[in-house]
Amino acid sequence: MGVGEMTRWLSEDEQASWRATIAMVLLLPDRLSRELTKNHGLSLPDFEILVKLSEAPEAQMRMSHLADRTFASRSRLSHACNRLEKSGFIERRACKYDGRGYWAALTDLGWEKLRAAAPDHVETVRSHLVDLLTPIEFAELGRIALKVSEHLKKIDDTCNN
Amino acid sequence: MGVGEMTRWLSEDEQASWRATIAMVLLLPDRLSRELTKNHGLSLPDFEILVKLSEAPEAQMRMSHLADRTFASRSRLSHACNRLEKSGFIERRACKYDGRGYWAALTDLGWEKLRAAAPDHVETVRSHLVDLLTPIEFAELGRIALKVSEHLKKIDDTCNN
DNA sequence: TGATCGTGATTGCACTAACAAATATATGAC
DNA sequence: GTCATATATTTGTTAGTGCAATCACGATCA
Repeated sequence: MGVGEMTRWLSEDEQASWRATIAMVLLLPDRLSRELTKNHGLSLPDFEILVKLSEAPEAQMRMSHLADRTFASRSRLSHACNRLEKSGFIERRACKYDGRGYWAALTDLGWEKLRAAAPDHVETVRSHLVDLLTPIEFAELGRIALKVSEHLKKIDDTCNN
Repeated sequence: MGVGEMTRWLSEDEQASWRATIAMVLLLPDRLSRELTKNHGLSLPDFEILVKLSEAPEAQMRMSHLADRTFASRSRLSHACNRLEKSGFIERRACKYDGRGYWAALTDLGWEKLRAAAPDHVETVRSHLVDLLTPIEFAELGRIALKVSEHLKKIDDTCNN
């Protein structure tokens, strides 16, 4: 073990920041998912899928595109869509121009579900995040999170591991 | 539906901040967990358990205390400790003064595992978070995350749902 | 045209997690 | 002491996730 391999440990201040950050990062999605599940029987990933579809032209998206936008692996999305299709919230349509591809499309029932869940979800996001911070702090968080998330997305599709 | 129930939707700026935040919050723990798994066969929750134990007096902690500190439910911690005990990284000791209680204690093997994994993990945290930000930004993130995480912790142990 | 390779998407399996129910012990009222 | 209730922890079941393997099709080039 030469000097070159010495670990750059975190300073005390950095550690404090790190602990707070990881706490937030672990607790927040848990909280959001739990409230969504309790009130509407949807997990956070499920909900994100419905949202992204609703925002797409004709409320449909190719599987891999949808996976990227919901921060899910292909396999995870596939499983999730199986469940959502079984529940009747989405349907799959074969892609005319590429025989390998599929569209995931929001059904009427999916629209209804989304419309029912969205207001509660926004309220949850407000009460557990937005309303805790000043507008400036929230904007600052967004700016910082953008840097980090852009970096992480890039890694995810560069090497796929 | 009266006026009182109107949803306070997010403004466009708020939405942008929110999207960036949730992206970070979903991608970061995934990344950390994956690198830890790939290099050392530990999940992020497993690693957190070992860390918290290593920092405790005599490297042992009561189960519920440990659950709180690792942001895990009681049941999740129990399962995780079953696995870690089977792997030989921790052991359970009955609590003398409270017949219901147990201590989870780090074994020698657990110490070794932790010492092997920690430097890589710090490096991962640096490269996917700390080094992306200026010191001021990182401190700011810590400050903001502290507000949010304190709030979320409070909720978790107030109503346990 | 057909051999090869790349890409879109799914599947099976093994592992991890949530929720609710169960177990065991402690504590307090009477 | 004993009953009821509260606390510490675990277990069982069911649902979600990652990984590697697979399937099906498209693109390229000889």
